[in-house]
Amino acid sequence: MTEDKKTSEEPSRSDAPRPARLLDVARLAKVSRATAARALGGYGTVTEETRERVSAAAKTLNYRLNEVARAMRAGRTQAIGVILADISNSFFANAARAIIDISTAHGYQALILNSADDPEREVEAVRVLVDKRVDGLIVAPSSFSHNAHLSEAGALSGRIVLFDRGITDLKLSTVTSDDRRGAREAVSLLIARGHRRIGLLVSTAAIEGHGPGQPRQAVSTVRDRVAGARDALKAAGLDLPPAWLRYSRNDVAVVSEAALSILGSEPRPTALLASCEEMTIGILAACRQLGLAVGKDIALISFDESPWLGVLTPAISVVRRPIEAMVSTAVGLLVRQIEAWAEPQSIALANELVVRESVFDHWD
Amino acid sequence: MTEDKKTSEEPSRSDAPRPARLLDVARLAKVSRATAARALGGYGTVTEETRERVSAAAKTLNYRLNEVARAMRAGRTQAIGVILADISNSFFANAARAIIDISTAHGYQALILNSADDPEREVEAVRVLVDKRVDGLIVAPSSFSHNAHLSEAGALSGRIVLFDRGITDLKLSTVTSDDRRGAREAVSLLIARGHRRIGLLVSTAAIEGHGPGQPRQAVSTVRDRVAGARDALKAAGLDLPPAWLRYSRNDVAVVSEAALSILGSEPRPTALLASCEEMTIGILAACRQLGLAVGKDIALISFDESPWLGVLTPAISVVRRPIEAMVSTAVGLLVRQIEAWAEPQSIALANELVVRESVFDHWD
DNA sequence: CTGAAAGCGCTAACAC
DNA sequence: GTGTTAGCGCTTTCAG
Repeated sequence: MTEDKKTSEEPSRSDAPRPARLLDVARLAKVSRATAARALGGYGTVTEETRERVSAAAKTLNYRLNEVARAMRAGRTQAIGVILADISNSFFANAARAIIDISTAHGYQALILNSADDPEREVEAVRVLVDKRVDGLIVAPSSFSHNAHLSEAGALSGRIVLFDRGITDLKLSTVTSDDRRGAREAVSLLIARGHRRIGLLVSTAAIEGHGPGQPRQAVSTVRDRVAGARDALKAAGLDLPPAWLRYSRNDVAVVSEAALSILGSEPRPTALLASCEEMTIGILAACRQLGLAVGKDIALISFDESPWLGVLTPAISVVRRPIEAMVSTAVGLLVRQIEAWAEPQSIALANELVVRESVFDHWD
Repeated sequence: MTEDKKTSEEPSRSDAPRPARLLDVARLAKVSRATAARALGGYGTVTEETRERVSAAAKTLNYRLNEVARAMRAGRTQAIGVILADISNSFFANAARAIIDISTAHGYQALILNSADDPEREVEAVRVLVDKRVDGLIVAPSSFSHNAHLSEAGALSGRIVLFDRGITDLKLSTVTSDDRRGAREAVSLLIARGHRRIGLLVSTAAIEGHGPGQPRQAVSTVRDRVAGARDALKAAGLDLPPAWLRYSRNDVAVVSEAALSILGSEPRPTALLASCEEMTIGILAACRQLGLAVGKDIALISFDESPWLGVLTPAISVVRRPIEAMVSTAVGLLVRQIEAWAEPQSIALANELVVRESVFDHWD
C-alpha cells in the first residue's frame, strides 16, 4: 500500500483545499489506486465490500474525477469544437443555442468560437480547437474558397462537419438547408400572386457596404438563394435588373441604405425577398422611412423564422429554415464519425414556406 | 539524447497520423525535450542556432502544443464555465454570444451550458464544469434559494461570478442591471403621460402556466422589476389589482394567454410593462387577436432591446439593458479573481429608458 | 480479487 | 546552454 510518496501538506494560497485525487480516496479506503479506479469506474472485478468502502471514502473526500487527466490518458476530450461564421447574425445565434443543448445531450461539450466571417480568424479558431484536442469540428465556413485549413486539419481528418454552408471541392460532411429551392419557391409564389417586379436583398460579409454584383467570396447560401430566385424569375420570363438586387453587409445602417436604394429605384419592385432576419429589419426600416406599407405597397418574404415575425401587422411570410434539425443532423453525423468511423455525407434539409399577410396579390 | 523508448510505428486505424509530440520535435532537432520546450516556449536560455533548429523541426512535423497536457501540468485550463438559466430566452442568447467573443478576447475559452431554469440541471452543470477543471464560473442562477452547490463549489471558491441574477445571502461577485430602477422609471413615465391603469406581464420559470401571485422561487430580476413598478405606482397613489399582474412561464402559448387575460380584464389597463422580449411578443399577439392597437389603445414598454422593436409601427419603447457591458464586466471580474485573487464585488449597471412611439398620452 | 508500475505529453527544478 | 528526471491524475496491462 505504500506506493507513491505522500503529498506535501502545505496549504495552498487559496482558502479552498485542492480537490481530492484518486490516490486520496485509495488511501482512505486502504486500497490501491487501481482498485479504487475499478470500484469507482464500475469495471473490472471488486468485492462488494471494497466497492462500498471506496465509495464511502470518495463521498467523504468529496472526490470528483479529474476530466483533464482522463482526457489526457484517453486521448479523447468529449468535446467538439464549433466555429460559427457570424454569431451576431440571428441564424447563428439560434444555431449556437441548439448546439449547446444538442451536443450536451450527446455527451459532448461544445466549444464555440466565432470567426466573425473573417477567414483569418477562422484559421486561428481551427488551430485553437485542434490544440485543445477536440474530438471533432463543426464549421460554418466564412469563405467559399479560402479553406486549406479545413482539408489539412491534420488529426481531425474525417471528423469535420460543415454547417450551413457547403464547399463543393472538399469531401467533408455537410449539412445545409435547400436554399436554392427555398428561394425558388418563395419567388414563384410572388410571381403566382401577380408580382412582376421582384427585388432581392442579400446579406454577405464578402462585401464592403452594398452593391449589385455578387462578391467572389460569397458563400454557398448566398449563391444558392440568388440562383434560386433567378431560377423562378427565368421560368416566368422575368428580369432581375441590378437596381433591384442588393448584396449588403450585415450591418443595420448599411442594410437600411441598401433597402432604401432598392425601394428608391424607378420603377420600384412590388415585392422583395430578404435573405435573413436582419435584411428584413432593414427593409422595414426603409419602408417606414419612405412611408410604404408592407403587405400593401410591398410584398415581403424573409428567410429565417423568428417569433416576432408572426405577430406583426401584417405578419411577415418566411422561408423557415429547420435550424434545430440542421444542428441535430450535424451533431449526429459528427458523433457518428467520431465514434464509428462513419463516412462523410452531405445532407440538405428542406425548408418550409410559411405564407403570411406580407404577401398579397398584385395584378397590374 | 537517448531518453525514452521509441514509440511504436503501427499506423493508427485512421488515415491521419497521430499528431507530433514535443518528443518528436526534440528528436528531429537532436536536442532534449527540455531544450525543445524552452526553444518553443521562448523562456529559459537557448542558443539562437538551436532555437532555429527546433523551430524548423516543429514546422516540419507540423507540431502543435497539446493543450490538454499543458492544462494537466499547469493545473489551469484557460477555460471558464458558463451556466445560463434559459438560453431559449433572447436575453441569454444575446449574452451567450457576447460571452463567446469577450472571453475569447481575454484568452479564455467559454464552456457554455444551459440549465433551462431547472435547479437540478444547474447543479449537474456545475459538477460537469468543475470536473472539467474550468478556471472559473459564470452562473445565471435558476433559483433564488436553491443554491448550496454554489457556495460549496469546492475548488472554485472565489472564482464564481453571478450573472444577471443576484443571491443576497451568498457573498459572490454579482453583475446585474439595476432593474428595480429600470422598472420604476418605465412606470413613472407611463404615469407622467397620464396612464392610471398599468399592467405587468412578467416572465418566470418558477410557475406553471400563469397567475397573479409571485412564485416563491422567483429570481431577483423578477422580484426587482415588480418591486420597481410598485414603487412608482405607490408614489403616485395608484393600485395594482391582481387582474393586471401576470407572472407567466416563458412559452409562446402561455404568454399569449396571460396577455389576453390581462387585456381581457374590466376595466382594462391602458398601459403595459413587459419583462422581456418574449412577453412583448405575447402582448402583440394578444393585441392582434383583440383588435387593439399598440401605441393607441395600449401603451407598451418592454425590457430588453432588440433590433426589430425599433422598426415596428409603432416602434416599441424599451428599458435597454446593457448586455455587452454586463458580460464584459462579469468576465473581467472573473478573470481578475482568477488571476489576481481579487475580492468578490457586486455591480449593478444602469439601464437606459428608450422612449418610442408605443408610449402615448392618456388623459381621462 | 487486488497491487505495482508504466505512461499519456508536458514543464520545471536541478544537475552538469 | 543543455540534459535528466520527477511528476500532474488517471487508466490499464501484467503479476501475484
